Amino acid sequence: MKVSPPLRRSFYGRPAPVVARDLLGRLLVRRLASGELLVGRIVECEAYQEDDPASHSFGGPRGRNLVMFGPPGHLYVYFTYGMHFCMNVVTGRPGEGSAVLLRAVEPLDGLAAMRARRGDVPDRSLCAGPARLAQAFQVGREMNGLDLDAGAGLWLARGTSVPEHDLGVGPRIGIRAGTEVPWRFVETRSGFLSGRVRGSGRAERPSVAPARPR
DNA sequence: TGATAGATCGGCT
DNA sequence: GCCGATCTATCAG
Repeated sequence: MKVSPPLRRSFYGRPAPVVARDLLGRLLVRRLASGELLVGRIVECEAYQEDDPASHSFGGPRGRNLVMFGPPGHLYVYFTYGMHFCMNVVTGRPGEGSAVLLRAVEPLDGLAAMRARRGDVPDRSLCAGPARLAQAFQVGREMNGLDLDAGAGLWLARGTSVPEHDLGVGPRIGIRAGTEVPWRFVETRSGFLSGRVRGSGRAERPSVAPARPR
């Protein structure tokens, strides 16, 4: 599969919600040590900022969140629930403490290698959820702080844009505080989203972007 | 289909 | 100690 070059650093140097919306449709690319290429199209992500009680950066730089306060375009990987890794892309200006959590991609290439890690699950469950995605793409603690523009085995590429009428926005998942801001972005028609499956067998979807005030 | 518990460990009070 | 930007298996209805 032909893959376009990494997005430039200026892409990441914008507010997290702006980057998050723009990330939909982009390609997440991983080159394994074996040379094998894993590719997924981003269909779901969430923005986090420092003045945000749900964010790891809330309260300022310390401990594990240091990468979030570094330059944009780097990877922030955290470990949670004793067994899972999740990956974020650092956004904004250095010192700002904002990032975008990658929550789901539509697997496009390297599915066999993903299954080797994830088990024999259907395509729709391969990369649907932040921890599933990290497992499928073989991203762990050792990739925390990685420069996405350094050809270091993981980067983002142009992909195909998601038009406004396919854009869904809603509250972020798995948090207590901070559910009032609509900073979860999804491609509504995608069959590869995370979240519980509802009665009709479709993935749960947030509403479309809030209409402007009348 | 929905609810619940278990896994398992780092960060924080 | 407790809880977490989670996932999976299992149980009840």
